[in-house]
Amino acid sequence: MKYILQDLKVRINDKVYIKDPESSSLGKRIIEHSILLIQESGFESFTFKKLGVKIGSNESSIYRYFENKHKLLLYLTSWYWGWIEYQLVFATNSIADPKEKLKKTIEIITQSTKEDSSFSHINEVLLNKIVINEYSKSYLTKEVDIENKEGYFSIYKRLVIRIKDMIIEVDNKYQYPSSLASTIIEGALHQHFLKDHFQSLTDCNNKVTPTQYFTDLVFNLIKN
Amino acid sequence: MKYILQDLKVRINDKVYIKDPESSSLGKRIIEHSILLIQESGFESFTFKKLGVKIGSNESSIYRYFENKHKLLLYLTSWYWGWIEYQLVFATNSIADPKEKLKKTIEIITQSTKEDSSFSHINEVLLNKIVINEYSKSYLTKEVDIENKEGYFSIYKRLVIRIKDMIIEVDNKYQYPSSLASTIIEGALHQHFLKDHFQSLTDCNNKVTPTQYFTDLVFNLIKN
DNA sequence: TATAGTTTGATAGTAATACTTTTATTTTTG
DNA sequence: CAAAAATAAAAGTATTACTATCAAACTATA
Repeated sequence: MKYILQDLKVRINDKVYIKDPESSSLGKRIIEHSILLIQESGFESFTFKKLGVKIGSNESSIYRYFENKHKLLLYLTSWYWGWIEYQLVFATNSIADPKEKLKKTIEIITQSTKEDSSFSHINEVLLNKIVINEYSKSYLTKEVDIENKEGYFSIYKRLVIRIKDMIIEVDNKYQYPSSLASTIIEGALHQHFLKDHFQSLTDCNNKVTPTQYFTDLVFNLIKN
Repeated sequence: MKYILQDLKVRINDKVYIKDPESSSLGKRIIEHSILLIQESGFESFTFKKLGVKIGSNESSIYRYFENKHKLLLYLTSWYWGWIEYQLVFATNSIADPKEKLKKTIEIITQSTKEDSSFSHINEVLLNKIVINEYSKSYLTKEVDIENKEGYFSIYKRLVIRIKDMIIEVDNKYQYPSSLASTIIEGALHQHFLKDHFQSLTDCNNKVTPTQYFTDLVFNLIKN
């Protein structure tokens, strides 16, 4: 995986950026350090001014890449879901059995990222944490319908639909495949968050993983 | 329900406010119109200045009730969960059968609020929408652990634990009662959101409700 | 290698946000 | 009715979230 993905570029809707950050070294530094800074101090207190100081660059230069920090968050999270999608397709396209395929998919979707792997300037471990803590904020906005129309969430949506299709492959009688697919993705992020901050509200801990919880859940629902 | 709850006061952790908004008419107007304003333009663009204009009062007066808008959101959402808890306890404590009790509970937790009922200055229908759109933002912060220790989320936590206990009552062999309980609450808000903004990611619509989805889910998981 | 084009940096500026402080006025209550 | 408490008005500060301008550096190609 490490090597296969090395030269792949996650394709992101070009409306989320003004200038493609992959196209220059400044752009890459913006991405690299925005991940570090958002993870460190949270999205609310993250500003382009602070990022500029951190990368020894000017605020105004960052504004040439992204309109605002919300768009940058959309970029980062789209990249994350695109990266997850690659992993998923790679790991499952050789699996013929629909059950096994779905099982592997749940594993990839719900596990926490353990190692920083393929892309030099992107720390996937930290990005995974950012997605857990901040992803909801990217769509819980008044602009969600406009931005959805612009295609800002298309990678995420494609991922949910992939899972839905796999659920149907296993059990085409199950009545709520879309809702179940979206529950797995959103719910996994939520269980990871609870594990870190509200231990009394989850059974997940360092022994039990969200993967086990959701695997059990899904295969008990669609075993028929 | 309308009349029974009329004189009940939802008890909220007194650290979220500086002065109890229930204690004065200005306080009540703050609550009433903050709900209208947040629902209207979203939490991000909501400010105490705008609220002051709307209620014909001064920004500085509002600051005497709440430290900042985050605390106000904590107040509103705590109130909402407290109100849901009352409904739940009222509606279920006469039910002896654990399955029926859980079923009723899922109904109350997952349904969308249809009518503005008991409290004169609080519009529960709009508050329900605010919770769907903004609740996550109240805990997805860098301060979550401190605020959790201060007890800002205790009503919500108590609610999740109530549901967990009911799940155990029905099936004490099920391995993930806490995770399932938290999935129901969070997942229901999420399905309502998807229904309004990402129809392709959910099976819920004007015919199928999140209540049906989660009732099916829960009772297929814990039917043993 | 000269030069035009592009990118970045530095500086300054604006409007809004998120408050705090002070003082005056109004309302409540004992 | 007086004292205390609550509210309003106004002004002030620091930060945010940008935009605009211009100069410097770097790069691409003729």
